[in-house]
Amino acid sequence: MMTNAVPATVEAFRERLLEVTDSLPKRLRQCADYVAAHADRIAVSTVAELAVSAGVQPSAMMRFSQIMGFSGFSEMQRLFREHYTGGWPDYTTRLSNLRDSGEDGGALLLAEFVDAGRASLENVLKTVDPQEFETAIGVLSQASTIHIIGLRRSFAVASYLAYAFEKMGVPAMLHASVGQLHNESAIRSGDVVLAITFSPYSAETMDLVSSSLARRVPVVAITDTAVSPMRKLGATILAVSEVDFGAFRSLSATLCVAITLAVGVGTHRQN
Amino acid sequence: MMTNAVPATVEAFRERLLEVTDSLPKRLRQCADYVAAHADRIAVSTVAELAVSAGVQPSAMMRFSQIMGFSGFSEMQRLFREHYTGGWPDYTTRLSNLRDSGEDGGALLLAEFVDAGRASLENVLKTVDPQEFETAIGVLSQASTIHIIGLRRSFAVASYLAYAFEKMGVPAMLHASVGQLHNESAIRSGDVVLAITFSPYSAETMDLVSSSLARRVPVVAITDTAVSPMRKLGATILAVSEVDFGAFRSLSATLCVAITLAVGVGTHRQN
DNA sequence: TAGAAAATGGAATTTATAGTCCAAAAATAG
DNA sequence: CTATTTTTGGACTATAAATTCCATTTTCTA
Repeated sequence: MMTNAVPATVEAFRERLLEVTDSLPKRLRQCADYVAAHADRIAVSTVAELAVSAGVQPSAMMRFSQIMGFSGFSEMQRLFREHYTGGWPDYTTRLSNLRDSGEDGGALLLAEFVDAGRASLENVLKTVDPQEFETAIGVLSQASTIHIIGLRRSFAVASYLAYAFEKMGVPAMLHASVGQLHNESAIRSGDVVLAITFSPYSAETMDLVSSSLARRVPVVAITDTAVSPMRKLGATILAVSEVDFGAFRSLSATLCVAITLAVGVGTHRQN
Repeated sequence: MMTNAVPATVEAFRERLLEVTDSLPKRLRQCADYVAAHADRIAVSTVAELAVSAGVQPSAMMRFSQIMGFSGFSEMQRLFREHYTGGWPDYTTRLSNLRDSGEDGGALLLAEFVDAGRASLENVLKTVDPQEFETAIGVLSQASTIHIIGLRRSFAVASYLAYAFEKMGVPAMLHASVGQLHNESAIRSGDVVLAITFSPYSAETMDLVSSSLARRVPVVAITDTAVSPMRKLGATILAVSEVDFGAFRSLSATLCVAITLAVGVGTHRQN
């Protein structure tokens, strides 16, 4: 192996990481990927801990350190410990520090959205009723075809669901409502509708849901906690309250529920 | 003395430090003073190093740890190492409690995805380079038209971006690649391409990006932390490492970056 | 498809670090 | 000023972590 100089700064480390990553075999690549994403953890972890997190053996992490140009893990760790700039103060204090320090738009904005996303995720476990979640999985697993509808801001969620279902071989159809409402006729008895809608509820989605329910086609809805019109119609409700920042929502929570639902249905069907 | 309860948070630690500090003999007082000023060093130092910095013997530092209510130095260090990782130890224990209590599929699955999402979000602030984020906003704000491309799992993000841009009156075009590649010709000088792609990088996206760059059309890319091929091509990179759970990613982090970018560009253009 | 080379997992070994103990030195009280 | 308690330094031990090594598996090459 060609002995390159040991990286003396974190920047040099990252450069070197970029250089070598491509030519690395599987396990060492895992190390590289993990370290790329969590470089800071090196300072406060042992090889063993790091190895577990990266999903490799400790010895692999050792080899990785050497490939990065260090004599071993300890030397690599020293680099990060020296550059360790005190941990985060609490997240909230950090946010207000950012605000006070008149941090320019980008970074502050990102921090705000991250915070909103975090809060939303924490709420999910409270607002989604586990019982109803099970029911939803059950209902969707029975479906011959799952018809997904979500418009405007919910379209992103709908399309991810469609992707996930397809990946798992679950028959699903994404209703895009591109002018044509004729795909409504594609909904047959034995199918299930999965609707994603938030206030203000789009008329098309509401129509599809109510007409489906009228025809005794079950509906599962991912929607607001607040009294969404879905409730009255008799759909199975998964309530998500997205904390929004400014006029926009990060959708983190919604997407989280969506993907879980998809995986839940996917695995349930294989039994 | 009073309660020997182990400080569970850094705040509790500091309180205890204040309580105790006055009644300490000389050497232990030195420990207290040093720690008060450099608490963060505890996470990344050995007893010996700390002792040298504080001008005392290692054994004094050990005694100090015990006086602070810990069983030894390691326990004290653990507090600071965990605090550094941003507070999800509580959450992890909660998760494993769920597992142990034999919680049924759905709820557990949801908790796992929520956890993955949270972890991803926490990483975002570390992996996204603020400087590059500003650059990205700047570049996109200059664009006559923003061309958004994201396929497969990234399509959800792409479509949400398209929605957000439209809402804010930013000229944007979503490239869906539904067979027709002819929309590539819609990319004109003065435009900017916004690509979302993760390993395995779809060929269509890569093609569009490289051909755009060849024509001197700037590209902003939301992609992996790990060496995404985007890097070499010379695009402006926003690195996101999504913690995936099982075969699927929750996209929380990616969506968060995306929406922030959209809002950033939207407000920037209004000046 | 056989043989060679590279990569990997895991146990064994070495090294570093935390933690303990006790004798000497200060400090305090009588 | 002496006896007693507290504090301290530093050697010693136990423990945990880093590092190495090699048999086994996987991947590549002819």
